[in-house]
Amino acid sequence: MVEAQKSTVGYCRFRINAVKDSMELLTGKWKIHILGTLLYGGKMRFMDLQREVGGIGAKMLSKELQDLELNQLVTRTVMNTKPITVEYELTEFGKTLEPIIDTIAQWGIDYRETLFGKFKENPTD
Amino acid sequence: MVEAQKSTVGYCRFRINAVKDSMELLTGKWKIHILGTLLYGGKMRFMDLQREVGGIGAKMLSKELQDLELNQLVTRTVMNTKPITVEYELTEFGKTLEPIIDTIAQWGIDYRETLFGKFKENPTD
DNA sequence: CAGGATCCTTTACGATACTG
DNA sequence: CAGTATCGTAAAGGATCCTG
Repeated sequence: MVEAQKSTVGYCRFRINAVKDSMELLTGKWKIHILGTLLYGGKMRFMDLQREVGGIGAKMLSKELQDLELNQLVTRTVMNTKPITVEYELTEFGKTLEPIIDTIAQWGIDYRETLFGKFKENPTD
Repeated sequence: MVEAQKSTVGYCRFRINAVKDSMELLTGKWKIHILGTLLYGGKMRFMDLQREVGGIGAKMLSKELQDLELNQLVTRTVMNTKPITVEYELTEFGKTLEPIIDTIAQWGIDYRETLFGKFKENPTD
């Protein structure tokens, strides 16, 4: 944010690189879905998460959650129940993603008709 | 936006599905990088795009651009030069993604130190 | 219930070479 | 320059079974 912002070219690269940095944590077919689900649905157990995200298998969900936990975006809490249940929740850091996810959701809402009209026949119900 | 928003549960699913819908167009390791590059860098030729995005191969770039063109997010214009050059540019529809990309870039900027400190050693230069 | 282990199929992605 | 063709690896994804 020093040299980089002085020229237009530098400014562009600066923001392009910022996108790159962000996406490093968010890359993967399911990351944003999972984070969005936890953002809008709140604390949730593994199976509920799997159902809400929709279409993801247990293996993938498990793997993606481990990634997200490593990156300190979600927490995993084993509950004292029988059989055991596990709760996943956004961390405070994870919640800083809210503007991103909100904007994505809003775009989906705003362009819902456009998207469906042009590109597909079977909208998400 | 009718039934879905009445209950909290419905509201959540509504936004979760909106995220899903948006991501359908944006999925893939490179889509958002490419769109961001075209947003911040403006109209650009194939090779420039490849260099600016950084790290992407010609095959992937070509394939992703075809996807984006199909989804009417970018236009492809063959120029009358020798040898031929091709310019890629965001469509008006593509430009509606600006809030999403801006938010992602801003998050990357805001949490740059956090990201580097915690998760990696070699920041994007 | 939460998920790991295994096996198998299908995409995604990458490197290199080649053409109009 | 802007790609496509070809080949090869890695990751995604599904199914089934298994365990604490």
